[in-house]
Amino acid sequence: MNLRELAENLGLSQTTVSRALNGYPEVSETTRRRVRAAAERFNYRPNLRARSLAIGRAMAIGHVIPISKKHEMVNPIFADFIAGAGETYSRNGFDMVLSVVSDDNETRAYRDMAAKGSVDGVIVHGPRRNDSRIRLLKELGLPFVVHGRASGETTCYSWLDINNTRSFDRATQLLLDLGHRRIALVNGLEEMDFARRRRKGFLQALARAGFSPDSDLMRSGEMTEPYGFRAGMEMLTGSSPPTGFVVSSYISTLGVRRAIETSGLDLGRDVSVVTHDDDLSYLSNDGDVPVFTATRSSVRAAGRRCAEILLAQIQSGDGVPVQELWETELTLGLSTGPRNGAER
Amino acid sequence: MNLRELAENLGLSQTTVSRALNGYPEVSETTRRRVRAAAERFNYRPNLRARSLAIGRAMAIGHVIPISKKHEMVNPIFADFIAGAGETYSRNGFDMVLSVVSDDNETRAYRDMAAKGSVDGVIVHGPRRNDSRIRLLKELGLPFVVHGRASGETTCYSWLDINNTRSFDRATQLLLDLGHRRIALVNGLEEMDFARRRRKGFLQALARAGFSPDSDLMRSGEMTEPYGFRAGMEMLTGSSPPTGFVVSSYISTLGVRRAIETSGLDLGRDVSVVTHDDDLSYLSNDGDVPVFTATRSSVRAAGRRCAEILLAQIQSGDGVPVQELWETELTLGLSTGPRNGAER
DNA sequence: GTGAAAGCGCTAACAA
DNA sequence: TTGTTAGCGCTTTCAC
Repeated sequence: MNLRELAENLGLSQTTVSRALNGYPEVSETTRRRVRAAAERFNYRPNLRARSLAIGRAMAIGHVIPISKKHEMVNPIFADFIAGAGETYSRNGFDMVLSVVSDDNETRAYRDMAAKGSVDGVIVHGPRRNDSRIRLLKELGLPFVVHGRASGETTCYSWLDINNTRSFDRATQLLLDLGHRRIALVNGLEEMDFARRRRKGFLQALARAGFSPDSDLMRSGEMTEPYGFRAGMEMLTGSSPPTGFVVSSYISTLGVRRAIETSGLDLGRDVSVVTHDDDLSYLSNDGDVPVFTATRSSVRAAGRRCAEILLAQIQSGDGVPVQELWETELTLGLSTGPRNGAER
Repeated sequence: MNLRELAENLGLSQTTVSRALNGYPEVSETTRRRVRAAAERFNYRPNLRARSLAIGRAMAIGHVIPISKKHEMVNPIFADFIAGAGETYSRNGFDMVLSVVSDDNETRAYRDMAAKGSVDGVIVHGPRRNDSRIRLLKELGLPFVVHGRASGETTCYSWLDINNTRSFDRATQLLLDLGHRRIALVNGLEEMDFARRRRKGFLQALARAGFSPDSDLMRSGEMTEPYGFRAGMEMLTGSSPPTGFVVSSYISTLGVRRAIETSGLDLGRDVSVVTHDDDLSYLSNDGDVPVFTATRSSVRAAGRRCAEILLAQIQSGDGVPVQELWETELTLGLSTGPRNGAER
């Protein structure tokens, strides 16, 4: 069933039917009702491609997921972010098109999207410190919102980020307050912008407390369980084992916890672990993390909000960037209870 | 740059340019070369929406991801599957459109896709035993391929599945061969088709060995780490603790492992764990799982293959279903070494 | 081997 | 308030 058929069926012109369905004011209420009823009855849906060709907008947003050889993991965060963004899109009649590309031709993916006109804008995921994508998208004139930030990029653009620095500062401070003196950082890959900020927060809390950082107690890598385990084991069996861990992802947290248990240490008595809530939230919705639902939905909320920002930008046409820094609640880590003295 | 502009620039008609670019034979080689060069130079890409409107195909495939309230987790498998499918799509000039919907209006999502004409076909994820989606899609006439199967559905349709029954039979047999007598199953949600098949394989191996199943040693639930932990703890502290575990997902395997360690048991000496390779593969690419790359890529390969099947179906127009059952290698679990005797 | 013209299904300027 | 008409950018008959 297309518009022409529907219009013929009603004895109206396509225009009127179109206007009635799209909520234009100049249609009489009786007509509108008739049209709506018929559309419903015939299960009519406007052909999106035709519509977007006519209005010059794709009614779709692109998400480019780079997959590199050495960095194969797809961040689990991504799934929830997508879920949130998807809600916003479908509420606004937009489609989400996903483009999974190996990162060596990510540039081409953006160029293609822009040239093919298959999307009206894109969300940029996992920004690096210096991220060439931002300049590229500006050059292409394709509206975009970055989930996270690229510190190295000085120009102005829309982003939504959580306050990584502050939350890791607070996480570290929490351990310091509990009397910990040797605190380890198990971080993500350093080239990622968020990892750098988290490290900064970690270091600034240490500095404030008058401690100098120990490079033996700082690791960065791809956030897997075995990475957390390995990092944990290396540090716990090293010359000056930490009593507290600040960990950057839920999945490496699992590894760190295993390292602690394997070392015969007691989590919560001998060693404490704090992790980022947005990551921790993935652990479960039962038992481990009382605030699971709230934190879990925060990633989804970020997806929703990024999508909103982007759609608003597209619809208004103005290029005024929106930048939002979200504070996160520091929820408990696996254990934050006081440990037995400052040294072990 | 659109077709008209490009044609004007070349002093040719749109028709000729279009034909040259799309490889029609009636264009002279010289013209074709000229056109190709110009297209390259101007970075011309045909507008996908216009093209698909003209040819009557959307040049896009839909993936509907249902998210329910109680079942919030997005399967990590999904990300890799998507990555594989994405490769195939982009090679063939197709887009991937993702639709994340709460499962109570999943039906509507499919109906919309069909009516809006935004996709030429869909991939169905996570089939339940009786999955209404299959009948719906047939009714809508929208081509589809199911990743997995719906045992309750008797009609014929395309699917690609791994041999869940056989692989869990083998996993169980492996433990039996090692002398285990009390073997536990930590399975996914029973309503999922794969979980039922895995249980079947587990039970059939036990039966073959002359053991009757112990319902205390069988759990099913959403596959999280805490679920694995809880299930593991309950069984290990129960009246007749298992010496071997067959686990359905990598993430709950982590929980089971933690339960074992927490119980003061030695993994590989006191207790053995076998898990499914397609899941295990997510653990890491270093250390834990020597065959990581091969198994990891098998999910991706499944995505690629599902996409191929669907595209072939769409392009040929025939409705001949393709059904593929993939055998999987049973790679090591966390430990499969012989344990000390049959009973503990 | 090339081009003119119609049409895919919709929206939007202009008329009535 | 409704209808007529042109056109979005492409493909595809049909004619040359």
